[in-house]
Amino acid sequence: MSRQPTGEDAPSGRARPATSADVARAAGVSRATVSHVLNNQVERFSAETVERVRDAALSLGYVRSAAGRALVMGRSDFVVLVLPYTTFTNVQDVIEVLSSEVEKIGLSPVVHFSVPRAQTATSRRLQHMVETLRPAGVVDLGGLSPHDIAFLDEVGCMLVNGEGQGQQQPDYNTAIGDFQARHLRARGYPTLAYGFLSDARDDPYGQMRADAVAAYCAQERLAPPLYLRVPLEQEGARKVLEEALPRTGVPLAVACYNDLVALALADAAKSLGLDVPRDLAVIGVEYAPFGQVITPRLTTIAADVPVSLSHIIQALDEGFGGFRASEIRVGTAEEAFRIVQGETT
Amino acid sequence: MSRQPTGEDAPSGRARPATSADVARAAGVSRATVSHVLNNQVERFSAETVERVRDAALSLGYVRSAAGRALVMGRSDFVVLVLPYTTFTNVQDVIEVLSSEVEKIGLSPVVHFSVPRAQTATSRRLQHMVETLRPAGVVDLGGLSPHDIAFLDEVGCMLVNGEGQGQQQPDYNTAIGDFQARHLRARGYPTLAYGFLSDARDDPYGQMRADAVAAYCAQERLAPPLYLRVPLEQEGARKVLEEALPRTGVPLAVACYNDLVALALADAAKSLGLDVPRDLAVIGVEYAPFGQVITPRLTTIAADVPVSLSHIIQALDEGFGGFRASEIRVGTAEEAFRIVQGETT
DNA sequence: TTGTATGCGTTATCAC
DNA sequence: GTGATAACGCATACAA
Repeated sequence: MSRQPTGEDAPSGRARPATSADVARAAGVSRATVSHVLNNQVERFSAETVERVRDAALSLGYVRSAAGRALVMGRSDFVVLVLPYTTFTNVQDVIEVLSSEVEKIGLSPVVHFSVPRAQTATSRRLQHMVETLRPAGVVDLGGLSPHDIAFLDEVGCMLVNGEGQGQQQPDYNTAIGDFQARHLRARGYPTLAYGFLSDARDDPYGQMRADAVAAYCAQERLAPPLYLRVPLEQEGARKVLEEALPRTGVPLAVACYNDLVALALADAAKSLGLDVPRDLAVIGVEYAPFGQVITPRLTTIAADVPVSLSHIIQALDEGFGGFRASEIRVGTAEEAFRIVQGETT
Repeated sequence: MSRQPTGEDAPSGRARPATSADVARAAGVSRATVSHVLNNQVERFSAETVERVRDAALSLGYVRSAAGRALVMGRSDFVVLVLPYTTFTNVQDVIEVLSSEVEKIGLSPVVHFSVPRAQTATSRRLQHMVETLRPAGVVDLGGLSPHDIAFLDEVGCMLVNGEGQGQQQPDYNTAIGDFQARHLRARGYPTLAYGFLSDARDDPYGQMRADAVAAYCAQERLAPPLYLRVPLEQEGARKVLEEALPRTGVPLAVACYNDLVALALADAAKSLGLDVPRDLAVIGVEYAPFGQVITPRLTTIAADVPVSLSHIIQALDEGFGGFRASEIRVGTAEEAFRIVQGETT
């Protein structure tokens, strides 16, 4: 009886947060009852009791202690969202969408960024996070190394990555490369190339997309695409293009890893006296704002964030109860991505 | 005695994590001793005991349970980093630097993004996070509303925002505006303007920087800067510029909120037949990659991430022990930012 | 220098 | 239908 819950009626601070015991007292029931009611196991209680408990909880501003709960459950209600370093403009939208999904299943999202430049440090950090937070699950958006994944398995932490059970997961990266190649071909370009970031550490998806472009070329009996490794500075980009052109001739059409690569190549082309899109065509991925405020405007691929995440959302739901299984449909690549026609193709 | 710590010697998974009791048993001491040693209260123990405990902990892979610890301490070892929606390219660097600082004080960083488009949802999420995680502190990088801040105070959660105690905090936004204005003046432009994002929700710092530009103009007895609200699409940007020019004449020099605004204006100028930088000069802020792979290359302001965060790092240290106070120096604006001379001024 | 006892807030089990 | 009680893993005041 040493500390009152709402004791010194609030000089605007420091009040000890209400506990389930406080709620129990206020509602005139036991702590066990409070626990049951607040976990929605209401079937066996009188409607009146349920309401009294809920009212009391509400008016006391009671919030279940994650600590107490985690202690007794063995794991917390948190879900870690692991994001790759890749700096796509809409990371925040991705986070937003996934966060709200996590909340729908009654869990709490927590964000974690991978830092490929310091792989071991990142792994250590994630490891520490998992060990101390003991999250209900980890959602992988591409930042996890095989080592990390093995670790999660070892400690028995659930991994959600959209490669879940049944449903073949849509391979969006392949779809993206394929879309780019098809678009360039449809615009009449006979010779394709793929533009990587020169720094592979920043380019987690590039190879898959390039493979898709290569596959398309093979299928269409076109020459296999030349691979360009484009540095993000003018002179380097120009040099790469300068060396490529004699081997491909013009017009050359480049499917680029992202809008930045596309921009660098377009600029390099202009500095070499080439015309875009006549001599060099580029298509990016991202629909970054900068690509839409330049001349020529970038042709690119835009993602519908919620749809492109639907396989993860589905895996998430499957992993935790699957209550919403029926409402969730995994979007096709056609629904998830669309070509934004600019002036560079 | 029902469950062995390393019981069924690892069929590669599911082993119950070691507890302090396991460590105590292995080291032949009591749980209290383990607790003390592992919290670095080693003064009162024999070197041999300390070592035995540490060895045991290490070989068992023991990790303090955040749950148990948080339960008894009243708060967890987590620190929430609250980031504004602003999509500066180097958010991830910022996160990286602050994360490692947080770790140096022995706490664990967790990231939270504000979403101004859904202010109430964001606040609710942060609120929930604070209530359930009961973090040791919250670091505000500009995403918190006054309402959020009041809430933190109410629940007695420590707020770190660099506006801490002594040390006047460097007003970096004012410095940035000032730098831009000085630079433009030094390059010989007589007429200045300020380029906002047209969508103010995405522009948390704009007003402070514009004020700095205005102050500089006043001080230098220049005409007060015209305010441009630049939409991020070509036609809108062109219109804004088109309407501004008759009121300012050429050459006009615009200090921009970020590189994107600068790019949009430069492109608009070209589409109006103006020469950059002769008729229109722009300077951005961010040193975004895209600004360096276009022609003309953007003049901009680059931040030294660690230095520009030094006031927060200091506040962090002050808030939690202050063990490193002597090593930490808050950087001046001159150290934190530098002009990157491109071809647009 | 070390051990004992207690409490933190929650949930599960079982008795009523 | 409801309540008492025993864990969960840790930190700490206090006893030895």
